[in-house]
Amino acid sequence: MNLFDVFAERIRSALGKAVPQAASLADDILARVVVEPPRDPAHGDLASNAALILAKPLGMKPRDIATRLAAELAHDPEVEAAEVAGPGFLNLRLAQGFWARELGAILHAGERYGYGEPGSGEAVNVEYVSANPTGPMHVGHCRGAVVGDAIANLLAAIGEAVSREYYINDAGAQVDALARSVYLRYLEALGEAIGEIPKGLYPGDYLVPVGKALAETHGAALKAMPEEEWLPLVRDFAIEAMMATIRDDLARLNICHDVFFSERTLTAEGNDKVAELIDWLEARDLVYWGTLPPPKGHEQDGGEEEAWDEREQLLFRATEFGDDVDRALKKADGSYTYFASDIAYHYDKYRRGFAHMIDIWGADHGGYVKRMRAAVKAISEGEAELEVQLSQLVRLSRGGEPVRMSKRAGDLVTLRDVVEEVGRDAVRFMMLTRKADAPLDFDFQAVTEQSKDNPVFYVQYAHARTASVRRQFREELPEVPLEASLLAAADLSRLADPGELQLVKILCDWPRVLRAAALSREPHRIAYYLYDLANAFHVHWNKGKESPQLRFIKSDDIETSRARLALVTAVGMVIRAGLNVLGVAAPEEMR
RNA sequence: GGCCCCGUAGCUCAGUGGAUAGAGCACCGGCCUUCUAAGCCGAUGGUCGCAGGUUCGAAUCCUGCCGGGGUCGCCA
Repeated sequence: MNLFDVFAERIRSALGKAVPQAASLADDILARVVVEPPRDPAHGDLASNAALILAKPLGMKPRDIATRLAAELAHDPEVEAAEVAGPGFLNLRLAQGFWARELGAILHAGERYGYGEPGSGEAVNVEYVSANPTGPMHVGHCRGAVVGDAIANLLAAIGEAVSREYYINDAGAQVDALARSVYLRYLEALGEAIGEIPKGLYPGDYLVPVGKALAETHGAALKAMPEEEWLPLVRDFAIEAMMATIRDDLARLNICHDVFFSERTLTAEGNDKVAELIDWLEARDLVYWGTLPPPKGHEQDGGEEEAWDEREQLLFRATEFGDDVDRALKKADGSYTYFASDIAYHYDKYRRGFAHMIDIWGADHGGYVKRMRAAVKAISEGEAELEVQLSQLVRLSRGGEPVRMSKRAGDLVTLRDVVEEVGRDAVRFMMLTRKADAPLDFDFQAVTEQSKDNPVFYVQYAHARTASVRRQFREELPEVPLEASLLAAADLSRLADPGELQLVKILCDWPRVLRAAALSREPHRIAYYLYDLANAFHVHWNKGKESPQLRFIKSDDIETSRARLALVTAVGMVIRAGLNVLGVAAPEEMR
């Protein structure tokens, strides 16, 4: 429990003594009582809204409640002063030594500080990336990949049992197109002139080596076969090759999934899980044959619009679960829609024990959210929940000039290009500096800049500086041990400078920030927190230029130096913890 | 037209029920021959898109509107 929750609890128990009739209050009202760090430091160390929340249910004036609470809390040995302010805020100023004790506790907790008990949470399945296996990953995939990975890290950090999953779309028409494209490259590798790659196929050069490899494995054997024979062979080979590329791309971003789930396994011969699913739905009267109304826009001023074919098809009753229309499960040719397989896939996840699923999709799939959530509700009979996080576009630029991405193959900026140019850390951090549902600007030049204006650098540099201080201690005061647990025993009350106390307070906020970021699935909060912490550290460091007595090492005062080393160590630890959640390295030095 | 997201300082964005709405950049002013390199300190700057509503209290929640983006049958 973090210190804010601890004090919220103390306020609730003080309430019982201060206002006896509060015993009858409902839990959900008491739950709204929170303790937070006040925005204005003049308001003390902690602020609570308790009196404002409880005024109405208790039929009392907020300031009266606050005054009674203040009188009660004044007895708390850790509270130096309790004041009523504004409309009825309760502001607490904590006793001398409180922050020193908190810092000691942080150092004792060590690398686990702020983290939840592993396994204390529920099982969560996070599905992200799931790029089609038809080519290498491009920048468009990048943000969703990083956001998904960071969300998975966040949930794991607060103790949930996270499974990271990738759904391979290896069943549709597009993998047949891939196979045909690779077949052409295969013929090319055998010395045939193939001319231009026909429309509808994949023209990218990245398939050339796949064609060559195919030629090496099979020689000219495939040439003699009819398409229905070579196609499955080539398809498997191509998918395998593309997935190898994609896994490699992901590894460059430090992303590693636990499960790669193949769409094709859902419709394997003799084990058609989609058919089973449809039977299951049918048994519950959740599918029917019917026609859908044409969408708006089609019925208006005809002319250029394509005609609306009214067709009877197999529909899922999505509207019973909150969707706007019922959704098709089979195409005109009788094959399953993507949606049908996707339901079967989520059904499989549910049966594997995940009542909580999170999918990370590109914003262009936003229109798909309602039907999938509806489907998950249906297949779990209301027991499971699907949460969808959409990630918006990234606008690329270089030195302020937009980077154009034409549709022509070869012009695509691949993920690999980006990582090679700017580095994994910069890519990951920058992708997490905005709320996922807002578009993001990514400037190749700006993110590699080594200056204060680049947040990645700024935060990493702060960490490197903590490491640098520790190296200097080893040289100058070798008798001082560097282990966090031993530093906790230093006389931390010697940390009295406002800059030092400010740092301790920010460190105390870490568990709260981590938890809030995890619960709201907003990794960008971690990036902002780290920026603030790094900023406070750099500011304090700079003060040492003007005021040498504030420097961390005072060779004539070992006890104070130890206390400061303890602080620096804790700052480094928390920055590292935050960067770990973002999947960004915490370097010991910047070169 | 339906649905989803966005609208906060000149620019890029934090802030989702609390006190006087914050940061970076840009601009302006000062400092910096340092031993802690990748500068420092400060000032200016806002009708939180608009209008209602809920609330003791709204940038935050609800309704409507305006503006921008995405998406909209059997594609994946």
